[in-house]
Amino acid sequence: MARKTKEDAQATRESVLIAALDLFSEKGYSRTTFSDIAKKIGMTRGAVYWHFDDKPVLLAAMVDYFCTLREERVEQHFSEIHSLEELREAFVEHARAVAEDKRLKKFEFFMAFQMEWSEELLTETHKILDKIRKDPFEKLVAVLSSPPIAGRFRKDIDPEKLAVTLAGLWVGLCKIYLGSCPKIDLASAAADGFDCMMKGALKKEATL
Amino acid sequence: MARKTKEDAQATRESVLIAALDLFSEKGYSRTTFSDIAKKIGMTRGAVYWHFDDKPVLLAAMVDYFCTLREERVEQHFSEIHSLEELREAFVEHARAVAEDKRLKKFEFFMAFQMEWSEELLTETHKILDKIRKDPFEKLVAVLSSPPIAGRFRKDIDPEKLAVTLAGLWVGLCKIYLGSCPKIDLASAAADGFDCMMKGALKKEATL
DNA sequence: CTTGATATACATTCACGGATGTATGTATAA
DNA sequence: TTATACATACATCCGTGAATGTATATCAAG
Repeated sequence: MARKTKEDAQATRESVLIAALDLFSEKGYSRTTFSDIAKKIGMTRGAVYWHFDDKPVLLAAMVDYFCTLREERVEQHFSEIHSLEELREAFVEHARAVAEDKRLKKFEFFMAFQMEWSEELLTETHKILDKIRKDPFEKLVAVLSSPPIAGRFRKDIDPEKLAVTLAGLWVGLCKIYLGSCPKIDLASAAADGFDCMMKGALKKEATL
Repeated sequence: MARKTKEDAQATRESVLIAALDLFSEKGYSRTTFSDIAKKIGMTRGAVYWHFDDKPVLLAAMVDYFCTLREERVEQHFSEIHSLEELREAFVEHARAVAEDKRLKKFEFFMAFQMEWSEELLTETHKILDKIRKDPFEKLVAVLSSPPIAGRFRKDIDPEKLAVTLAGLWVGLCKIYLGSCPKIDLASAAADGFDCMMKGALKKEATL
């Protein structure tokens, strides 16, 4: 076998990234080898090495790939939020996405349970990770601080603190769901949690 | 050098477990070797192998060791809860423990970020992990269902759902704190989150 | 209370597989 | 013709685990 077209090469590059996610999420990052990945896509290690210099580089590429995939699938819901109802819908929709999209679920599972985030390894992936953690949080703070939403909260509610609580709820529910102990329905758990929390933050006379 | 007394041997066994936690939480489980651990406590691999047959066995022993340490430090607070105020205090106290006890913090960090929980490895550690996840949750459900506490909730509040929300909040805040992005004070974030959530669950006329 | 046998708590050594990375070969697209 | 997209082959290293060595604590017999 020999040289393919540019499109073919791009396709095998993607198939490597997808196979990497599959194997990483099953066996863990450290225990999957280039040989495993190559076998999975019916090629040899040489092919994988041609596309990615080493494992940290492959990891960074893979995280980047699925992060943009997630942005396309999820982040859009958070871009234009002008009411609490829209925020709630975005929150629940995000939950639905993680629960329904198998690729996304695998990716989240990998990030939560199948990776050892030691310092050295992060050099490649650090910028990406910083971005995907800080950006959504700052967006959330901005949304909760916006007049049409902040105006409905009790006076003693600090938007930043509320954002931490909401982010915590999201991260925790996601982790519990992925670990599946106790077994929960992520979307409805997210909805319940959101409602409960917002009722605690709203003015007494207000309703959700 | 040669044979030590039983007390000495027990001490080195413990020093192995502690060194293991240190190295695991720094470099990750997969990248620390028996040789690393031995070096750290000034011994050879032989010593470590004498106490623990292999790495999965060492892992299980280490998890068990620090789980009981955590139970002694934390779980007691959850054993006798009869009011919402006591539940809140236990919740916040748990947060304080993770934030202040360096060993506990390291252990939680390791469990959250420095371990790949693949199936094979879990055979040794599974029973322990099942226990430390299910037990606290069921306790929480029981507490939230007990008349003196459940009686203060609105009628539409399901104790089990509320328990999921609270557990999610805890797990998420803990993870955000350990990942330190955004940087938060765990104890106060836990208090804020708890209050906000409970205000949403309480009857309108009730106060916390 | 001593003494010898044995189990213990390690240190040292060795053999092995397996993962990595690189060098080289090769057929084809460009 | 040349750069590309792989396959193949090779050298190296590193962690593992077992085998062996060894000095001493422990304990039972005398």
